[in-house]
Amino acid sequence: MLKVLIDRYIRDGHPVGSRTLSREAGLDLSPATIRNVMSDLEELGFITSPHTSAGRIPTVQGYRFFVDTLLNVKPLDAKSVEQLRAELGIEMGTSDLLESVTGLLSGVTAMAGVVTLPKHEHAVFNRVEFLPLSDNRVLGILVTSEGEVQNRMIMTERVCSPSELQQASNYLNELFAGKDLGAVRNTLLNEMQETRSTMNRMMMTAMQLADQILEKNQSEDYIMAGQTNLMEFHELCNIDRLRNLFDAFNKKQEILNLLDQCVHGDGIQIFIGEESGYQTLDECSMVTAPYQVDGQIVGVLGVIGPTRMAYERVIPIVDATARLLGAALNQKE
Amino acid sequence: MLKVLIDRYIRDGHPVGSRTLSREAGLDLSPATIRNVMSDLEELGFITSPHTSAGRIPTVQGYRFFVDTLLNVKPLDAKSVEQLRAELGIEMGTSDLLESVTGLLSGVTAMAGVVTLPKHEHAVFNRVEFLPLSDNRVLGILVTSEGEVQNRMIMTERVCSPSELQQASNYLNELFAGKDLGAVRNTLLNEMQETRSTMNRMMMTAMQLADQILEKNQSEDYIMAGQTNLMEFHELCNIDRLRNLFDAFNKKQEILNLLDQCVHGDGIQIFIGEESGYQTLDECSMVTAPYQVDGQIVGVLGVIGPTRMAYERVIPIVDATARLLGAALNQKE
DNA sequence: CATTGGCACTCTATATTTGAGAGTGCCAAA
DNA sequence: TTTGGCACTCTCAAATATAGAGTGCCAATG
Repeated sequence: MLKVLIDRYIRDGHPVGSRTLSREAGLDLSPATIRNVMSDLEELGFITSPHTSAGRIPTVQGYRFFVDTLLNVKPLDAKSVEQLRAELGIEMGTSDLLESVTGLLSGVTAMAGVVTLPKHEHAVFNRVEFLPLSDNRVLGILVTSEGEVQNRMIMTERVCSPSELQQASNYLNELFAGKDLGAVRNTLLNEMQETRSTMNRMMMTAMQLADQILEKNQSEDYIMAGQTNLMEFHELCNIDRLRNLFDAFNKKQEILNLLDQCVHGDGIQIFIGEESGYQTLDECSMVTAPYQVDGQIVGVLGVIGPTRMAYERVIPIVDATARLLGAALNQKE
Repeated sequence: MLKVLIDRYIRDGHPVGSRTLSREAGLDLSPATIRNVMSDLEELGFITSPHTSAGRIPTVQGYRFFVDTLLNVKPLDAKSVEQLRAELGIEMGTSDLLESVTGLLSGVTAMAGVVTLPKHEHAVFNRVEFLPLSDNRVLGILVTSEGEVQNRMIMTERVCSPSELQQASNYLNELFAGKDLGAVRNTLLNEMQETRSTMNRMMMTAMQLADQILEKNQSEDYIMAGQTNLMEFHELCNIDRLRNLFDAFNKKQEILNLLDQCVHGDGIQIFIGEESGYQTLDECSMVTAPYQVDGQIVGVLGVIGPTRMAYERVIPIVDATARLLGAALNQKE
């Protein structure tokens, strides 16, 4: 009964009344009966009426009960999965892949898609290189054993000869090969305080580079697409609300916090309306799934839309997409 | 007279009538006189009335005449420039700097700020490096003499020894040092067709890397901030219009075309309303200024807002910001 | 006892009316 | 050329009606 009501409301967004429901519902019941049941449901807090003489709409608790127990989510059928896979494309860099994933999510669901950058936990020093560019400009490049590259320009006060630079990088490479970047940083820090060696400048840079990689790994970020889709939903079509929402998307902090919670809880995670705890998302729901590389969860992706979203359809899509992304990233390894 | 009218309209966005104007204007004229003048101005196409009994509002031609001849734009006073400079921050990477600039533009003007990525015209090969990561994974790194770095993972079908890799990079470095990247690419292409050398794989990668850098230089892109500011202007507060606008911002193509036109024309460039030629921007104006590094124009920055924007204030800000950005980028050189 | 039809009541959304206010255009006078 | 006067038009906002949807409750029914 609640299911039929919510289904109906999700379909066209109007409060649904007893008459409609009696026609709609598979059960053959008169409007009067339905009125009784609805009044019960209202007492239980699952539905509410916006005003005395409109139909009822689901409350957050209603949706919650709906997705938790009323919904039977079937995994996406093989054909649809294949279609998704095809749309993802195969041969592309990681960042292009992520762009593609958000685009896909937003396109397929007609809502906003979001995906966090995958985080690499164990950054290990592979080597550092100093390349002379012009007289007193040196380019420092640091590579992790995972193939991540970070570079930075260094201005030297005196001209360094290529052999000098070579020497510096050899020294550092020998010293740190295979070590954890955090450790590298600490060692450099110590050494710099003890010896005021001629390599100070180089070492300083190496440390900065290490810092940058470490920071880049820690600092989470996400990619989003299809925000404008949200303008279509008339329950969100309030300039102020939209403005707050889009501001939140730009600031990223709140969304990141939420996504972070989704990494820790496992499997599909759903925030409905005010459950998120952020007022800007009061009228929105978020369906997320973590994605894995090497069996390790490295990020989350999901969909943001109005609370009135087609959960039954969205959940399998998000789930499948997370798997596909994981698979695609694994192939890259 | 037109100036006073436009000034007034810019200030509070309501159509302005003869009575208001007679009070406002420095000239001491009765409403009736003003009515005559206004009717002249209307015939000239500078103003129009939304309906018979509202005041007049400027047309695009009106704004155009206004900014072209009525406006006397004073360069920003030293104190304000200093303030801008301070807010820009000094020590940061190029991309952070650009973020900062858009943020600044949008913050100061309360509209949307935009800046194109600077393009480096002459990418010159500095060196390429192949680093073994694990058995059959090799990281290829290509550096231009401007210090731009591009990297890519290569899967080799057989394990390459470090010395082999060293040899490959030495060969390429010797061959191409100081050459133009386009030339590098062509040479590689030829050589690969002629000799099926053992280095095929490496050379292929080197070429791909060169391609990537070339492509990255060609493909223009921009950074934007403060889009949500535009929601405040009630002349744009129409969901459909906003949606189109934001979609255009995301697609980037149209905006890029416009910005591109601004690079070619020199100095401050202004598109008012439909002048842009894109319907989505019909109600918007864009004020842009190119910025230079080494006396060469490498990009554009600007502000997008409603046609009713405070040109007199915005123009000097955009101008000054372009100079500041240029200066900041020069310092990095 | 669950279900049903009936009925009065409430509330919203929509259309219609109305009046005030702002602004115009035009004309005749200064 | 400038001005005051005056009739006219049009919008905006408030006030008023009206239809429709939906409810709650009650008494009747199987």
